[in-house]
Amino acid sequence: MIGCAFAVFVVQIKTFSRGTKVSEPRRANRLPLLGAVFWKVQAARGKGSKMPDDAASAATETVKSAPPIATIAEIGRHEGQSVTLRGWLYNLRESGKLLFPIFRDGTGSIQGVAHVKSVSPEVFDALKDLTQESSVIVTGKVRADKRAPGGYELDVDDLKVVQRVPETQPYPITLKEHGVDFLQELRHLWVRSPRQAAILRIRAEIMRAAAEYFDMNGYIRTDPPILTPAACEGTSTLFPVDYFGDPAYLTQSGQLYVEATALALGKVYSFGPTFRAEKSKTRRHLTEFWMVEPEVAYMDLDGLMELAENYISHIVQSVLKNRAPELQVIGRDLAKLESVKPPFPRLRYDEAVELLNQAYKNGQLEQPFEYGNDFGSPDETWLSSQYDRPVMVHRYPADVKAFYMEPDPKDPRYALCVDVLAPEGYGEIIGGSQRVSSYELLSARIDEHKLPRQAFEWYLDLRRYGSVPHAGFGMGIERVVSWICALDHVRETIPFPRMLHRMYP
RNA sequence: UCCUCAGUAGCUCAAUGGCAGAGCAUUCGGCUGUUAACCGAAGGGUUGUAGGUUCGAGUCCUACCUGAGGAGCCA
Repeated sequence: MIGCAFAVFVVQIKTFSRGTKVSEPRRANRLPLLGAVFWKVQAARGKGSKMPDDAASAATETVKSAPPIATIAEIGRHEGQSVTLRGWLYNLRESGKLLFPIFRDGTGSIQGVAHVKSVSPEVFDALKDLTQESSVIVTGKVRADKRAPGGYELDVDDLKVVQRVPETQPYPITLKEHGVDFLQELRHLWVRSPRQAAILRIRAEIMRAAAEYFDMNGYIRTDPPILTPAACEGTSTLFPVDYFGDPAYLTQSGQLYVEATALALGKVYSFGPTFRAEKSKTRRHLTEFWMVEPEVAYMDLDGLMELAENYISHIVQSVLKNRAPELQVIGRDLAKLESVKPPFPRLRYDEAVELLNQAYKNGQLEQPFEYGNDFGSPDETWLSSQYDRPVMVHRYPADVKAFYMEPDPKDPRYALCVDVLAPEGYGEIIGGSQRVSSYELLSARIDEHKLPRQAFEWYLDLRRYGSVPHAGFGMGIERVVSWICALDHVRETIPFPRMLHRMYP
């Protein structure tokens, strides 16, 4: 079927093999994207490229003896051998008859070296003519070199240009500094930058370790719905959607649902996107973010705090173990992560307030803290910067906390809740609590908060039928990534951030 | 929603109310080890928008638009 070509990634290829007859490289801007010569790029990863039968015979011959496809991250395994790299041109430096193209392939970058006498004139000219971010398939010999940042260089001997970026519309992100607005408009390209790519790799490791901990410890993943029928804490921070004519909302927390599955399965967690229509413009806020929410039947506040410190420690240690090169790329101070091990310091709310008041007296805080309030951002920042690992603040006044939190039996003015504050001023990364288990109390709380009772009947059922003490927390992935990577803003922690007044790209 | 700051070349930024500038990017030339390479040259502008003050406005005034940082709220 001829028309099926659209289903395959088809690009124009120009080959410049030694001895292959080619014309001068033409300006890509004068060529249609799908030009006269086609070649399907569908080579199997690590198994060598498979050329289609209708490819040029000269190219097919090249492939028969083609060096194995390698990734830059594992280039060291091929020292002294010829390999094929598939990637993009990151930068090109030249010095007379010497060319120094830097290639990246998603796993890392490596400098190529090509002397006018060491490659064919066609390859030399094509290389010299390359523009930033042009996609290329390059072959060459791997050579250890002390001058190279990664330890290896590639002596180029052949080059296939998959797509050449036209100089009339050069790649917009240069190696120089750029402004925040400019980079955010180009987020789809910005993710190619070494620093952004490293952050996304660390994010992936954080998410992997976050799920791994629960999977290894007997938790069952039960993801709650993203479309929800009613608000749990007022509608002002919810995104409404039209659900076949009825109002519905994007979830702002799966907590109530994981409480239900916890009473079914014992230990559960959810992991998914969460939406909050808060009109916040700060370095800690996104309107769409990812949250992990464990919920455990028969767990109390002490058990929850123990879980939180073990959990965070596991994630941090996993990143240190599996993403050390990326942490180096972004210049993270490893010592500050290595100290993140249990136990974490624990402070009662009252103790934290005392510390804050002392700090205000010493002039370390500008505003006095008013007892009974929730902590403000400067308060959290100061508190968390006092420790070398996350600090857990527990037993807040019940009045400032959510309706579903269990009061402390020793003093019901306090709630059995805990906030975990990340160090270095990163603030709250976890909020959790023991949940109200009494039907009578929960029912009264729902009325006190003037919540629509009908919408909470199913939630009350959990207290009607075999209610038990249970506890859980929510951890915001982006804030954890922001802290572990020591970023200035959460917008760099997620591939495509959604923020107040920003939906593009 | 409120407070503060910013908007000048593709990008990052200069310019006492008096001729619109630099670096990077792009193009052309040079350089046999460059590390955001370097050296030389060229092209590139409705100074966010609308109005006002002035002999004269990028600069001063008013309104609006866009963005950034923060507050409140939160993970």
